[in-house]
Amino acid sequence: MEEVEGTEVNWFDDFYCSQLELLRELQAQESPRFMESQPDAPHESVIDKLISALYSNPAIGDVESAVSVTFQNGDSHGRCNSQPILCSPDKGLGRMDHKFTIKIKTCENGLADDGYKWRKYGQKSIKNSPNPRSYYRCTNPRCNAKKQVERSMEDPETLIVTYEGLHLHYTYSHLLLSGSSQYYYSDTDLHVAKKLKCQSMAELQPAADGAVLLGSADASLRHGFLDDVLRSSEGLLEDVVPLVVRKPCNSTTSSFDAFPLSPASSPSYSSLPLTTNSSHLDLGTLSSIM
DNA sequence: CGTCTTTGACCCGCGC
DNA sequence: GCGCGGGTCAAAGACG
Repeated sequence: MEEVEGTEVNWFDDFYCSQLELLRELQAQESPRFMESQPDAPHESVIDKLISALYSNPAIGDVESAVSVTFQNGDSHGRCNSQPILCSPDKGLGRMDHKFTIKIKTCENGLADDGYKWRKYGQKSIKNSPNPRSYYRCTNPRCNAKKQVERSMEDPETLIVTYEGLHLHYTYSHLLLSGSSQYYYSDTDLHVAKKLKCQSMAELQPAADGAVLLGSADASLRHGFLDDVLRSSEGLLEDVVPLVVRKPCNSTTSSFDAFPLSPASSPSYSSLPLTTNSSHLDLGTLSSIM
């Protein structure tokens, strides 16, 4: 398997920031005052259009480039936990049988999480390796996603995670934070979400570096329609690219699973950088839906 | 009591 | 055909 070298990339930071800024503008536009002044506005809201656009973006090419990137240890925001340092798709992501491997550098607590809930179904000692390989399957019964986790022989702090198959649902963090009823979840999804929801509010805290967890954003975000759209923005990309690949988590704000020791102990929640200095807006997305 | 992990057994592909 | 190694199954126990 060939290691892919690359430079530090904040591709997903840029994506989130641009979408957030765009959504703030739309929130202002969708205020009651705006609606009063625009009585002839089309029935389908701008937000609805944006949701559709977000679900169609990014393209598969963006996903492939996202998982083909080598993240360095620690980025410009000082994040250090669960840094993916290598990604090498075994096959193209456009194929349904895709499989790719990442190496995750764990920090002091040796914790990591990718936003999905996994059930361990096996463990094997591997020849010429002192570390056993653990086999996990997504807990969603409709989902055939699997992953294998083993510690690197060279560096015990590095986890080698091989993902196989696509998730056919949202992450549980997405589920927890979504009050929308427009999506269909399995009974298992709902059960897990219900079970975990109690933990979410207690665990979500502001980040030290200015990044803010979605659930602890201001009340207007938490309870407004914008919130739903923000969550929806994770969309299909989140199903394809593990959270740690897309966005290395901040060690001070997220809770992580202690896998392989305890992979399903507690879910983590996506942190969303609510910075306003995004260098660009995805005007292409906006223009294409307006 | 339901869910999850552990772990030995089993299955299957591959090389000899 | 046989042995080996990797992947999966499923029963039993742990845990909350």
